[in-house]
Amino acid sequence: MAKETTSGAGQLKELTSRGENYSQWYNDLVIKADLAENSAVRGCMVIKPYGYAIWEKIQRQLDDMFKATGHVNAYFPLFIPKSFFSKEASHVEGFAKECAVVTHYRLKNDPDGKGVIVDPEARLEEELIVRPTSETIIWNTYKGWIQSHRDLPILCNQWANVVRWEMRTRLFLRTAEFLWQEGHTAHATREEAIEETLKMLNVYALFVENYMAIPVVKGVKTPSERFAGALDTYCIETLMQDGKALQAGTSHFLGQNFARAFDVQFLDRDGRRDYVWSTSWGVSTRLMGALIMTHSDDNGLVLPPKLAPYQVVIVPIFRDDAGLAAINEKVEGIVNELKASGISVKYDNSDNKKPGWKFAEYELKGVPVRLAMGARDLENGTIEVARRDTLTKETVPSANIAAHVKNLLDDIQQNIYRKALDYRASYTVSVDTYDAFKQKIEEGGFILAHWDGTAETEARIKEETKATIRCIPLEGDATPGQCMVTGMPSKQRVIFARAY
RNA sequence: CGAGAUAUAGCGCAGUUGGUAGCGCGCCACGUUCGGGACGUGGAGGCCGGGCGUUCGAGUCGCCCUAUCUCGACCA
Repeated sequence: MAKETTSGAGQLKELTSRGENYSQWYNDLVIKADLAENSAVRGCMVIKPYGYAIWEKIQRQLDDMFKATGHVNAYFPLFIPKSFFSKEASHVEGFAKECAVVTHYRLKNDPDGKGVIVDPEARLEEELIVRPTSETIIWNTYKGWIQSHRDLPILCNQWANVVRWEMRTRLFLRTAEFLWQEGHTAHATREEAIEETLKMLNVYALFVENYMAIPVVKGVKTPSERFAGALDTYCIETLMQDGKALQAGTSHFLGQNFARAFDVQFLDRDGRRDYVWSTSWGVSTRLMGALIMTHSDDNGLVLPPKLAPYQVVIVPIFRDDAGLAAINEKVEGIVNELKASGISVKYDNSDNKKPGWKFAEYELKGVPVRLAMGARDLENGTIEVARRDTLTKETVPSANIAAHVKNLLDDIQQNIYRKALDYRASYTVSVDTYDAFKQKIEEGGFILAHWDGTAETEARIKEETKATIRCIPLEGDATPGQCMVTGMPSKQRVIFARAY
């Protein structure tokens, strides 16, 4: 990493040479692009307005897609009584090690006169767990909602924060507290629940590919990678620019596990009692990490037009107030024209930064299209158009600029997806021997290989190479073969990678 | 939770054998500039992470905290 920070340009140079230390590069980018910063609380993150604006766009779009598939929003408590956790054995085992626990409900002045202390008199009879996920509190609630098959299905989603006390955190990718949505559905039949699980997996895949411009692999987790309490965990897996995999979303088929644990039964059409079938699915602010690590380049962030807080920034180039006034007047019309076409635009005519500084700044922030207008353009009836994804510039007539920009935004959206897809293709290989695997895993990327289906082999590979099975892909080549490690039969190739 | 490192202005850093605090960026004012992170002049900004000790004297030496970062362990 370049260390000198003697000028603005020096700061930007720090973002180059990603290969050396990708984590550092990522961290710097998140902070410099004004997305988020570390907070005073260990492991927790402050999402800054620019970063939050992107998250809001993600939220809004996903929420629309949930509504379109028949879901409604609700909200459940932050605190979960400890006893709820002991009701589903594998669930508690999965989360016990990372739970924040509330033991008291009152502070008082320190008798020694130094600040406040926890009032020992105010101990809770039963400790409350800050939710790491909400299955238990929700199923405890659903019990009261469900008596008959006529009460089903329940298709609820909640937008919430959860806390998982991670030892080691990283902005957006793993924080002690994070924002997410969690859908929790209840169904009368196994088939319907499985259908729901896959439906939401597809919603996630569509969103991530079409809006975030990140290609995904849809798959199912191996038993050892399953969500605690699930019968099947489906996922979308993405590949980052440093060759590591990132799980971008999950959809769980929970069977009747939580219904049994919380005794949620219903009377079916034939008057028989049965336990309810359930699913849960979620994506989190981790998607922001995926967005950053998929598209960014040495000049900073690259945002897909569909999620950019502003899709276009306009930079005036002027010498004096009169020059700026003339440009302001012209640009006002352009801003209105763009807005009328549904394009979000920021006009930065501040006079305390020079054009070059603004160019660099908005590139760092990933604004998809930049327009620059100076005296020369005013005279010629032109405007300079620069695109973030290719860093190319052209000068075009300023008349009908909205139509031009609209096409450009579509093009950028597609182009960055294609770029990411090409990148993934170039880092996806098939191997047939364990030796070849060990060699390839060092280069990063997805490795398609045969596996005998046993947890032992999976654990051995993880132990020896730090690679995990990201998923068993749902689509693509399903030819049987022989496990690369043991030579035992394999149903199909699975995807290995080192992961976040 | 282990191992290493760091903590000095808003940010990034320097600070020699202990002698009372400095640079760059940013910020404020004025002027010249303005098509890829401009420059000059002047200015504001500090309990040197916290505590205890050694000393005539501590940013600097010692011990104890605390926080952060990197690497492990753990992990949606």
